[in-house]
Order: sequence, then structure tokens, then C-alpha cells
Amino acid sequence: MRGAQGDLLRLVAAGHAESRAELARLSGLAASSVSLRVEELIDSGLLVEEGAGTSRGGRRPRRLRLSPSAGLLAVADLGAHHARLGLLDLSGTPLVVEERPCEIAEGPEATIDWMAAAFEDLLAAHGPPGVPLRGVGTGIPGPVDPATGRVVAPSRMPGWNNFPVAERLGAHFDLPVLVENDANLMAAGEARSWPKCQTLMVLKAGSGIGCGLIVNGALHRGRGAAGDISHVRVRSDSSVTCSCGHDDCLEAYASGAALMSVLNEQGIEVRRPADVVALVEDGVPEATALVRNAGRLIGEVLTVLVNFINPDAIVVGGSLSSAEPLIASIRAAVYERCLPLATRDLEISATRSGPDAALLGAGSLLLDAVLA
Amino acid sequence: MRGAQGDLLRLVAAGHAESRAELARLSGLAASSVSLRVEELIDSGLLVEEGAGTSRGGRRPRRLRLSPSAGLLAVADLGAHHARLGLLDLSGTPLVVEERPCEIAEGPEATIDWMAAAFEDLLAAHGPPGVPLRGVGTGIPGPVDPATGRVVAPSRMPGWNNFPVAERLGAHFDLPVLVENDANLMAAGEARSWPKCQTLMVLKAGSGIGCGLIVNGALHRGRGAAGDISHVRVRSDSSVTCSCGHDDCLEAYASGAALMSVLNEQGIEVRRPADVVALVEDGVPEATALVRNAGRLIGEVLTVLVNFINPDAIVVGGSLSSAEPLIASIRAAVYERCLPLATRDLEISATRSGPDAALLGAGSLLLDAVLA
DNA sequence: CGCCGTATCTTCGATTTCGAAGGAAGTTGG
DNA sequence: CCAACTTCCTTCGAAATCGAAGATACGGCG
Repeated sequence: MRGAQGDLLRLVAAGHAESRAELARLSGLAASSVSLRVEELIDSGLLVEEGAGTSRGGRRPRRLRLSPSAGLLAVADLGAHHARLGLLDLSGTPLVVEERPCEIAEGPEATIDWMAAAFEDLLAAHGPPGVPLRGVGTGIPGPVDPATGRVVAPSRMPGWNNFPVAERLGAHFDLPVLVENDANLMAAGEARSWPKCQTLMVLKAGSGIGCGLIVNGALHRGRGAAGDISHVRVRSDSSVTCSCGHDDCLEAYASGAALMSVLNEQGIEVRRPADVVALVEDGVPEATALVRNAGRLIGEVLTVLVNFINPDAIVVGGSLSSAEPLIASIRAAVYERCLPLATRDLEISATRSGPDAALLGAGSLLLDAVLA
Repeated sequence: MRGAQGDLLRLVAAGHAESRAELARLSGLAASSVSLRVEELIDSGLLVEEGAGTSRGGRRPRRLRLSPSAGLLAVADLGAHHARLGLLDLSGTPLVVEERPCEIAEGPEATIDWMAAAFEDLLAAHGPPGVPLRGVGTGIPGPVDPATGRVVAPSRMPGWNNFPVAERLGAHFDLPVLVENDANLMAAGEARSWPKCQTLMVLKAGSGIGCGLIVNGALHRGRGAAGDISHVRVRSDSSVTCSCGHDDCLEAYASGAALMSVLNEQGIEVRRPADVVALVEDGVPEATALVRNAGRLIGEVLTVLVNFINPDAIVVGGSLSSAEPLIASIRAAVYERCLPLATRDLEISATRSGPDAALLGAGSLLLDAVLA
């Protein structure tokens, strides 16, 4: 999708514009040029006109949408023991989302080939006939070098270090390929649910702790590790050595994995972060106290970042995010210690995009590549 | 300066482009269009052709510069007891820079009116006749709301809270006005000296501690307090209550003011941060130890931010920055504790722009307003 | 209902921008 | 010193874009 037409498609697909007039306002092009381009896009089957929008005091706009047959995106979100997989249309709307078991410990080759097969599977079962696949993407639970699409020094992905994931995935599909850290994808997905927020911190609290950062509406990648907060030193009485070799990392105290190991030591059996949430909801005091403490520690770390970045909102996602005490204690810590100017109008709340945030984010980022 | 021509002027003025060919590459316009626009800009007296640049293996480019008579910017950097004032041409090159005593404690009205008079003074003494003033700007040692140009909750500027600085300054000059936090200006100025770095953290170590953040080549303002690190809690044995009401803020241990008060208590008389630097250079052990400790504390705070932001470089400026042990211990702390991916290729060094960084930054930001 | 104000969208001539081709000015390497 | 290659810049017809004017559609109000 070349140049100006691509820009217009992007605006429609991202949900920023719904009519020719809105496109003209947002793209900076003249209304007449927009009409011409839109005409062409409709003729080529990428856009469709669909009913009328609501009037703003004059003639009602003719609503534009991406054609459902314009294309599909296949996206995945890899976890340690399972993967979420989905098909999206070019506007980022999911056609189908599934969760399947999958062990990343089996190594990158096996995992990626399995993913490619699963994509084919989904396409055969749920892909409307004649609609072409336009891009594939996946989230990875570790740092990804944005330039090369390689995994870099992941802490809990044996055998994946420096593996060219994007290349391997691209070998199955001759299409744009996106490989990105899972917390970053989650942030990109969440960003679409917070259209008024230009700067966003998105915390992923699951077995690990990750964070994605949106600055000026765009994902901030840094060198591929941006958003890392797991290895911040926390104030603590005891001393625990983290897998990274340093003492008292946040991850060693506040991650889902850390909470689970404490609970298991106390004789309370838990297998997944969701079990911890269930215990909290059942009012088990040991679990609640642990989660509160984790929230406080995370909140204290966020304090530094909130003062520095001044985000418009902090969004908490991941499997632990449904534990209300977690968010409450994060909120308390941040509001207590941050500068008033930084917390004024700062919103801290749970995910709006839900468990598919990372898949939606993959769609959003892939779109840029597809319409480049 | 309208549209495309403004873009070209901005590129030349900001130092990004020096020839028609570079303008074409950076602006995205066709080479032929650039030639046309440049021709017009030369005819209207804003650009001048000046000799030839260095060859890149072919014909040498004809070097373009902003005409010295295209306009002037008057800029200032307010400190607690003195102000730096300067006149710049539109390319940001200083014609004259002076430091004059000035007490911000005398209140905003008196200070700003004094500044306006000082600008007129400089113009009369050093302004080439016939060259118009095109904009004025100043840095403020406290948070500034970027939307309104008001000072917001400054910690050491009695009487300034919520004062409309931009409005008052604008009353003297019917021109674009810039009012911005001093560390932010310093970051903007430093950014021009680090053209390869898209993401930059600029630390201002003077009587206070401030930091400015450049993301994707642009200043990140947040809500006006972005870049604040003074009130991060540090790990410490003793307990000191900061002026902000919390305990153990970085500022209370590592700012120039804190170092001075400790030295004075020890019977070593110092009056300005520069005196501390002099003591360090003279090898006074008490001073060196204090500065080392300050660097370590600052470095530990930066650790969190470096992991999170993944900057390309950390630049240390401010009056304490010439103390070599400060930078050395910051470097040590960051390299020791940060993730390898974040410190790989991370540069940590002293200011390249020198003491005028904030003035240069003011010029750089003002230019955008002037050429809008 | 009919008129007015507003917003959306289209038409069409004027303007701007593009891009391929070519001339100008240097470097490199035999 | 000359030929081959690069880079810089301009020329000129083709194509895209603009913007003013007009056509179309809607809400609101007497």
C-alpha cells in the first residue's frame, strides 16, 4: 500500500478516522485529494462505504470501514507453557482467539514451526475463503532486538538466546513479520483503548513482571529491553539473589513466580498465577498479604518512573491484574510518594483490553508494516 | 514561515542539513522541489549560499546557511542568584553570552521585567542593526506547565507558584515566547551535540539535581515535571527529611546544596557548587569522598531509569559536572547494576555543549515556534 | 414546511511536486 | 592525464495535490 493511500488506510484501520472529512482533517491532505484516494481504495476493494455516521450539525458523513476481505493478520502471544493465537482483520478486530498448550522450553525451532502450523490451522478453520493473509506476528516473553527480530539474552527461555525468530517465522510466510516483547505488545494493544493518553505505562504482572512504555502515542523500544523493571533493587530486610546475579531484584519478591513459591513453601499449593488470584478472591489471608506486599514493592518502583516520565495513565494487565488488592496497593504507593504534579490526573487502573491486549497490539504494530 | 519552506529552514537552522541534497534526503521532498524552495528562500534573504562543503565522493555540495540578518533570539537561563543571558542567530549560534547577578527571590514581576530590560540592553549593545528580534525564551529552575507557560509548585522559588511567566514576558515583546524548565532546556541544547543519539538523558548537577529527557530526538515534557529525580528515595543509613516532606530524597544527599552544607559543617567553607569542584581538584579528601558518594547515589537512581528507558547516552552537565569523580562513580554504578542489553553501547559522559547548553536549547526550541 | 446555517463531499482549473534525464563538478584508480 | 564513477544540482514534461466554488444532505427554527 503505497504512500498517501497507506496513510489513509492506516487512519481508518487504527480507528482514528471514519469518514472522508475526518481523514482530511487528520491526514492534512485536501478534502478533494482524500476523496480521490478513497475512491481508488474502494475500487480496489480495500475500503467499503457502510451506512452513515452521526451528524455534527450538517450533512452526515458516509462511514468508511476496511473491507472484511481486505486481509487477515495471524498473531500469537507466547507464554512459558501456552500460547494465545488469533486471527484479526486489518482493523484489528479478532475473528477468533484460542489458547493452546505450548512449551517454549522445547526450543525455538520446534516452537516456531508449531506456531506456523497453528496459524495454518486457524486459517483453514476460521479464515473466510478468498481473504489473503497479510502479515504474521508474535510476542515473546523476553527481550527482542527490534532491528533484527532476534531474541537477546532471555532469562527464562533456554536455547533461545540470539535466535533469529523473525527470520524463521518469515520462512513459513512470505509476508511482513513482527516479533516483539510481550509486554511491549500488550502496551501497544492497550494504547488503542486509551486514545486520550499520549504517554502510557503498561505493567504486565504474571509469572514475571514486565512493562511496556508508550511515549507520544508510539511504542518506545529503546534497545529492545526498554520497559524492564524486573531487576530493580527493592528495599528489603532479607536478601534474595536473583537469577540475574544481583540481590533483591523486584522480580524475586513481587512476580507471580515469587508469590507462588512462597505460598507453596507455606503448604498452600498453587500452580499458576491465576491460582493466587483465586486465593485472594477467596479471602485467604496469606495470599492477600503477599499480593499487597507485591503491589507495594511494584508501586515504589513505579514511583521513580512516574516522577521521571509523567505518564497519563498506568495500566495493569497480566494474569495477576484481576487481584484487586494488587492495584490498590500500587495506587497507594504511587499516590503517596510521587510529586503532586505527576499524580494530578494520573489514572491507575486495570486493563481495558483484557487478556487479548498483546494480540491486539501485535495487530496494531503489524498494520504499520503491512501498509508501509 | 509557511509549510514546506519552514520545514527546510528548520532543517538548516537546526544543523541537520547543510546542502540541497541533504535537505532532499531529510525532508522527503524531491530534489527538484528542494531546489525551487531554496531558490525562493535565498531570494527572500533568509538563506545564503556560502562556499562549498566537503565532497562525499562526487561533486561538492554548495553549503547553505541561515542569513545572519534573518533574525535574532534573546534567551536566558535563570538561576537562584544569577542569570545567563544571550543573543543567538536563527541557527542557534551565540552572538554574545553574559552572566549577570539576579535574585529570583525578589519575585517574578521584578525578575521578568529585569530580564526584559537586560534583553533590550544586549540588543542595543550587540545586535547588528536592522536584524529583527524573532523570539524570546527563558529557563526556570522549577517545573513549568508547558501548556500555559506557568511555574507550577516550585520548591525554591518563593512567590513564583502559578505565576504566568510566559504571559508577563510576552507583554514586553510581541513575539513567540518560550518558558521551560532549565534541565529540559539543557537537554534540548545537549541533544544538538549528540546527533546520533535519539534517546538521551541529561543530568543537571548543580545546587539542585535535575534531569531532562529526549525521546526520539524530541524533548519529553510529560506534565511539566518530567525528568524529576530529586525526590527519589535512596538507600541510606541515616534519615534526612527533605523539603518535599518525604524521607531520604536523593536531593538531600547528592545535590550541590547538600554537599555544601556537609562541608560547611565540617568547617570547610564553600559558597557555590564550583567551590566543591575546586576542592576536589585540589585533592581535598573530604570533598572527593562526598562527591564519590553523591555519584554513587545518583548512579543507583539512574540504574532504574536506564533499564526502563534504554537511552543511547547519559550526559552530565551543571556546575558539578566538571568533577571527574562524580561522573566516574555514576558510570560505575550504572554499568554494575544495569542489564547488559541496556549498557551495551551506552555512553556516559560530561556535557559537550558546556555551560551554555540551556541557552542553546532555548534557541533550538524557540526556532520551532518562530518557524511555525 | 421552507429557509438558514452547517458539515460533507465533488468538480475543475491552477499550482505544486515529482521523477527521469542530463549537465556540472569532484574523486578514484589505472 | 584520462576514463569511470559518484554526488550535486537543474531542467522540463507528467502526475499529484490544492483550494475555491458548488452540489448534496442534514438539523434546527420560526
